[in-house]
Amino acid sequence: MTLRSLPLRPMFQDRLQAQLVPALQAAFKDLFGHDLDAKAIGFQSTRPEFEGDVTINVFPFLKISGKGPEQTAQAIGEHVQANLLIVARFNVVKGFLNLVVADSYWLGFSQEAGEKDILAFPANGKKVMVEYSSPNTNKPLHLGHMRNIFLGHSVSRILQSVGHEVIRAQVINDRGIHICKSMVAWQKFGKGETPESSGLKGDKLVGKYYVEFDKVYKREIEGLVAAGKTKEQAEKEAPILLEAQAMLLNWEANDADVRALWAKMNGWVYDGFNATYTRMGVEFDKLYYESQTYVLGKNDVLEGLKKGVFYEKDGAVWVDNTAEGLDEKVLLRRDGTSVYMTQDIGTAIKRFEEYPGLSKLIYTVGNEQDYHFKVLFIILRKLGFEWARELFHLSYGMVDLPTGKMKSREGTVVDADELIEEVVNEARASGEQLSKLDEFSAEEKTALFEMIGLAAVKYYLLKVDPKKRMLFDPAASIDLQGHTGPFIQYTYARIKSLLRKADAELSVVSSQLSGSAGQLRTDNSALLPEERAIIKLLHHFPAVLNEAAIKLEPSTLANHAYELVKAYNTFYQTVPVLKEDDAAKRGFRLALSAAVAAVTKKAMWCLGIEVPERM
RNA sequence: GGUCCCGUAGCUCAGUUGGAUAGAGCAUCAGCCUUCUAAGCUGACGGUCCUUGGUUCGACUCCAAGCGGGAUCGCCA
Repeated sequence: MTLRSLPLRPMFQDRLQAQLVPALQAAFKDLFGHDLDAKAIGFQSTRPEFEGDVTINVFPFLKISGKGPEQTAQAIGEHVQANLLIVARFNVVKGFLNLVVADSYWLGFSQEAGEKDILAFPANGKKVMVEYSSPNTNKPLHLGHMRNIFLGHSVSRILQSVGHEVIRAQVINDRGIHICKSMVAWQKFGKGETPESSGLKGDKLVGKYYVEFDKVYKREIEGLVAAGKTKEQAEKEAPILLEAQAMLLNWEANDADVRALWAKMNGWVYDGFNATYTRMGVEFDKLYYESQTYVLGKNDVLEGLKKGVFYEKDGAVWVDNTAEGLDEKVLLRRDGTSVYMTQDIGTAIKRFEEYPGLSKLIYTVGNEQDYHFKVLFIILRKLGFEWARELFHLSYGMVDLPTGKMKSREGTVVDADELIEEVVNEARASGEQLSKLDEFSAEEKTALFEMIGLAAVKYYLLKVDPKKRMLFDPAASIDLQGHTGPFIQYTYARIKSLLRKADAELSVVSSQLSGSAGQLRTDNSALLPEERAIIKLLHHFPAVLNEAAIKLEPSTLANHAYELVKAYNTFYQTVPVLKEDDAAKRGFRLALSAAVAAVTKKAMWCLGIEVPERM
């Protein structure tokens, strides 16, 4: 799987580079008679220990200039400074040309950032489907689902932010042997228990019987082994398993009783899932039920067989991917029934039929299925579907616990509802100690702690590169300090408080905000380092959002949001805002604060995280 | 065994297309609230970027081999 087909906005040039590139090209033309390719210029931000904002490394250009690094950098620097007003001065260190961008440029940008949404991208008319969550209906959602759900949800919002129309899709694996196991166990041992009678959430109740099934199954295996069967035989012949298998056959034969039980228990599960989704703040536009799609694909495979894309062996239909470095794979069993792959072929085709303009389909699925999707995409390409190149497996790493891998059989899974409850309680525990929340009503507090707790878990799961396997440390995940979601929320609330106070005390903020940057623009030493740092991070944000959209990496955005609020906190703690006497400076700092708040809110929205007005 | 992914501070993670003295958070230690929200800020401590070769002006980054960890390779889903 490559990102080859992913770039949705291939090159992102920020507004500063848009001015620097032509100036540099002109310099190369004038100085060395060379037409410089824009892509050859490597911009980097200047390291803090040197003066400057943008650094250009001239080593790659020595052949063009025919001079040493210092002379080359010096010559380019002089030319650019002379011809581009926004370059105030420059310095050369070894082969590095450090350009100092004039305050006037930063002030101009700040003004823009205060007045409009710098993260707004125009709609591009492209339609993208993002599939995520995809639970089985036999047990509750757990930590593994949480990484999936938050990742998929965030990616869908990021794509939406850069101008796509996004369809959020959930596949619900509502049929199969797993749900039959829960059904059999409930029938045998449930005594008519319901969510109402037990007080259990529907998904928890059904999950309870799935566990119950497994217990009985294991006991039966032990009994059979004691009676002289081999383990393998016992695993196949345990009566309760045979019952579940029989039930699956009855389900497929449309047996009315089985279907009714199935509908009832799935209904409980959906109520449970929906409660969890609502609390998580995630949503879906389109639901695909496996019970309705599992028959798909068979005809497509048969057609492929006719076309010679597939072949027959031992009565089964195969695909040969050895040329692609993969293996051969069965698509239809000897008895003519489908495998999982067949179904995925069919549903992909169906989705592109349903959404004719669909330009991309993203599957948010764990990396243990890397091979499966590789094969799926190759097959669809072989079947001749143009859109097959627009399929993407958003593959993410497993979530490990400090105790090792999560295993449902060993009861080491972290339940989603319980985890959320825990982290919300933690937010409450630390929040209640702060006197500043005294004026909050009970309802306001509850809403706030909910918001903070969810931010903690979501941010914890999203700040790590999705491709990488990550460790879930329960203690760290409920942390509200440092590199966390609540820290970002706190900074936002801090700014909002400042702005409220400004409004009340000055009552002229809005008129001061716009124009104040303009007033400062004539003074070239107006900007403090703390202000400059914030402005540069704001300036970089659209490129970061774009990158997050191209790479489908919320972590990029999460980390940049953290850097921004960190820089803001430093500013806040060292530079007076309301206490500044100079009205222009005060207005400028307020506008800058407002811009940080707006960008932070948008970035957090892209992560699926809400921010409070006070905390 | 084949294929794929990963290895950066005590722990968890960043690190742009190869660039200057590799950065954060947590933990530990030391400071900062009669002053705009201390869920904050400042500083200290902390590194064989798994190892060895190679490519080059330059490698945490690219290539090869090795070591360590994981995933996957079913007429399962």
